[in-house]
Amino acid sequence: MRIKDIAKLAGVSPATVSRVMNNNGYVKEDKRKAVLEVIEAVDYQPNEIAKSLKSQKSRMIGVIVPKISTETASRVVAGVTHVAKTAGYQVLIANTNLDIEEEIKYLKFLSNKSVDGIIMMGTEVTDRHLEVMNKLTIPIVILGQKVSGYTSIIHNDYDASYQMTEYLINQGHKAIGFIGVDEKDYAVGVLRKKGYLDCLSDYNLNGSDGLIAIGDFDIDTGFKMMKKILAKSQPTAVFAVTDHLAIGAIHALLDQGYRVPEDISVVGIGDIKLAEYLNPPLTTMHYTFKTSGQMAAEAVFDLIENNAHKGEQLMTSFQLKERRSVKHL
Amino acid sequence: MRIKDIAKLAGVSPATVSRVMNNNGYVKEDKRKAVLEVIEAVDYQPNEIAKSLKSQKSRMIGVIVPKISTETASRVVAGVTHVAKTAGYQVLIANTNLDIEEEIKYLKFLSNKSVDGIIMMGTEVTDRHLEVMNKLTIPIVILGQKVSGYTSIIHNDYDASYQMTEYLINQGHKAIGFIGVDEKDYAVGVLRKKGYLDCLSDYNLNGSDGLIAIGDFDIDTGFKMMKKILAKSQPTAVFAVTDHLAIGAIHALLDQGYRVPEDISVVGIGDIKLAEYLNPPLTTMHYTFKTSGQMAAEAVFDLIENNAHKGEQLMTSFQLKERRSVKHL
DNA sequence: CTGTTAGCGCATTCAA
DNA sequence: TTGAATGCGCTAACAG
Repeated sequence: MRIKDIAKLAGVSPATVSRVMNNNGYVKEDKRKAVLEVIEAVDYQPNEIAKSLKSQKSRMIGVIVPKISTETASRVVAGVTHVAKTAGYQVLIANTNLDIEEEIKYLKFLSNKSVDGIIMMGTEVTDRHLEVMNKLTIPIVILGQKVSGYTSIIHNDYDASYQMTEYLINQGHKAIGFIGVDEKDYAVGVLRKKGYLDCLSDYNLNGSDGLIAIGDFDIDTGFKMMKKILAKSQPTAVFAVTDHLAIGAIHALLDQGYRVPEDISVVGIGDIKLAEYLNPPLTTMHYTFKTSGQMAAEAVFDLIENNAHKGEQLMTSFQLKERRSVKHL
Repeated sequence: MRIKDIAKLAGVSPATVSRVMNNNGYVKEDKRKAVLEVIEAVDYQPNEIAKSLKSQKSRMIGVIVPKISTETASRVVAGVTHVAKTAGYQVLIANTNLDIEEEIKYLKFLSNKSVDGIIMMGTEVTDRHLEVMNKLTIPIVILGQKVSGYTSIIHNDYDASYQMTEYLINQGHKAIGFIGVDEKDYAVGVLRKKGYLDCLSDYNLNGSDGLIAIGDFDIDTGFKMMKKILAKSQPTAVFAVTDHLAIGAIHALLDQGYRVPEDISVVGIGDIKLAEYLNPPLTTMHYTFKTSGQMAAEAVFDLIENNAHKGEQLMTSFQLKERRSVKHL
């Protein structure tokens, strides 16, 4: 059913149908009514693709995520779809499974006007990314990493990490272990580590090598890194940079016969949904991933529709969730 | 950069450029080379929207999910995006937040050729849904519910539930509580309950009213329903129809001073990622949500590209994960 | 106020 | 083997 058919049925021209559908231009009341009736009767739905070709806008945005099945990513996407809906946009998901080539491929592919804007949830942003991003003609916002020159939504990783470390110190801990990730992920790998190190140093504490272990993002890494730390040192608390890592660490501890938090305390960052249902309930920093997604979406729409200033850096808040995985010494 | 520009740069006609891009028709080798060089040089990306308008195919599929931030949904979407990628399709996400009107709206909206096929992750499939689905001209596959006449990917909820109940009975349990959900969700609300009831009956056991509680899908419901059951009866085991419900139940039990599984055993269905890291590690039925998503995607593509027979019912497997939340009596 | 025309970028006739 | 012309469905410009 095309606009032409509706026009014929209503006894008007296609242009008139278009005018009533889009509520612009003058249309006499009786014709408008006639058109509306036909539209109603046949449940006419305009062809969005044709509209896109004409208007050079697709009313779609692309979201590039490293791994959709992750709680973080799905919360972000929930936030994005939420504001996209009220703005009348559709969202296209590109799941890259952390493959940089895939990310770049999608960056290019999505750009040929097949979407009006892009939100990229970044882990690592390389020069290759930048090169492609610089050629993009559509707005892009980066979520999770700070990229100068591009609008970014970032989590306050440094402060969150610093404050978490400080919290542990305030609870009387001095030997604080650290489980981190590779520095290729600047936000998580570098910033969270720096927050920890700086805080330690500010309190004249020592982050010796034996207390620090670096690995991947998964629970199993948390498990292994915890054992590695235990082999070299005797922390009273361990700060894992993600909740999953913390869960792995707790299990390693339990496995070695330690009690948490009685013998060793453990904290994470992120506040996954189940954090409070863990045993012990995990003390962690609550991150507002859904809100980040919303902010990112609002930022792209602002860029798309209002030609907003590109390059703004928005920072989301975090909040300490004190639960029961830390012992006050 | 349009096809016309490339043509000009390469000194050929747009038609020739189109021929080399799509590898069809005859093109003399030197011209082909010239075109390829220009394409390479300017990194030409064809306009997908124009292609779609021309071909009447968008190479996109829509996925309607009740709530993307849910582990189940995000695993399904991971499966869908995975096979979509290899098939060269993009996926459009429509997040309905369990709003039936939204589902219907998207069913209509996505259909106007803006996608080539739809995967709907269903909770409740009403007559209104059916009415709209019947008018659809593009293929649709339902995931999670059985809808006759439509290709559906279903989980074997009845058998999973029956076997879980039987497992509990084999462990010596006779008073088995049940935490379920509303029957509007046929698969989870009706089938899983029926599996439980039928099994009980086959073993001449009694699913008295005091042992059964029905509520929503969230953890808190599990908590409340568990307390409700405890107020009326004294089960030795409780079967919750989802892992989240089971987690809530465990917490209610702990809260009342019971030990799990020493005093009361608890099982769930789904096998969320953290199930094995819970305390106690949760015995549950492993469901293959990512595989379901893959199957659904394969099914739509089959419908789209090979005009496959519509109405097939595919059932996914499940597997008991015996962990430590059940005591052998 | 309304209809006719043209063109968005592409692939596909049809001629040459 | 190639190019010119056409049309996918829509909306904007222009004419009336």
